[in-house]
Amino acid sequence: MKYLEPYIEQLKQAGFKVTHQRLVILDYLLHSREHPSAEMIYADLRQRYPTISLATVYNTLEMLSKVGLVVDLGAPGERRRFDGIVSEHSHYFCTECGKVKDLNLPGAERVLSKLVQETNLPVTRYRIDFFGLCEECQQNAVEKASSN
Amino acid sequence: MKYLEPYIEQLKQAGFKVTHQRLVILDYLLHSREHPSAEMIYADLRQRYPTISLATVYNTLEMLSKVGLVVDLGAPGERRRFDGIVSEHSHYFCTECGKVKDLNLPGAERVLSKLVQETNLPVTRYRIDFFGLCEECQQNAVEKASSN
DNA sequence: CTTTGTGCAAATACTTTGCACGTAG
DNA sequence: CTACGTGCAAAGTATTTGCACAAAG
Repeated sequence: MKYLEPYIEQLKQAGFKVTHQRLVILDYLLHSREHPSAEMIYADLRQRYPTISLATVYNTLEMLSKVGLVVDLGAPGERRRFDGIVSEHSHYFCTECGKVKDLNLPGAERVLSKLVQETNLPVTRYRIDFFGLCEECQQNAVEKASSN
Repeated sequence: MKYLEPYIEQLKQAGFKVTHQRLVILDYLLHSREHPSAEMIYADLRQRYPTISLATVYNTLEMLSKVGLVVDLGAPGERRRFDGIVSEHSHYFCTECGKVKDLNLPGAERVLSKLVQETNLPVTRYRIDFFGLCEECQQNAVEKASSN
């Protein structure tokens, strides 16, 4: 896990201790494209590290969010979900099954930085989210409609 | 509450019954700029309608969100909060105290509709959110820093 | 060493559900 | 009248906390 070096640096800078658990959770998020919830992370990690506790997962996610190493997606009507990729990208939330998809919209960054200026507020982070049905749920909806 | 007519129509169209409670909750949200949580709505309404139940508030919010008459803001790390103003606008979330501020960014609408097209997905709704400190919390932070 | 983090269990907070009664259509 | 909504209490989930022990710096 050599690649974690820069993250470790950031943790230290922010005054937090670097623990095994924290690195494992961070590593998990950096490799997952599921935008998992705390419970999902816990369920997976427990298999490799049977003594890890759910409370630690929650605490760590809270801490990592504060430092900015992960992002709390705040999906409407859902439990909290997290993303370890903090570089510029948007999300598409399926309003049916709750799946979350990453979107790269090249134009967005430039546009948003202009909008940020308009706000005249100390913006530290922003997000663009889209909502609708994912392909699968759209398919199901069509089938359901035609069977009526 | 004559002004509720169009909303009542929409409820009927969607196949829902128009009850006193639903109208009261909708009216509350349409007049609040607090982006309240279910609990906040309940606490306030209970004073005027002592027999209303929290379950009804939750059920109604769920229903109104589905119909699109209110929006579930999905603030990260927070309980669910709702907005009765569904016309085009963005939000600024204070990462310290959780306050939510409305933002009107004239350029945003045009820009977003272009981005929506890029996604090639059936987008039914989107949002642009900003995060940072509200004026008050920013002030507090400055004072705290200077007292060290 | 000293401070912060962890694991566990227990507590709290948030949201949904089952059921008997009420009311809109 | 009939289906759907409401209120209440109870059950489920989700998340946080207190405390004794462990590990990081």
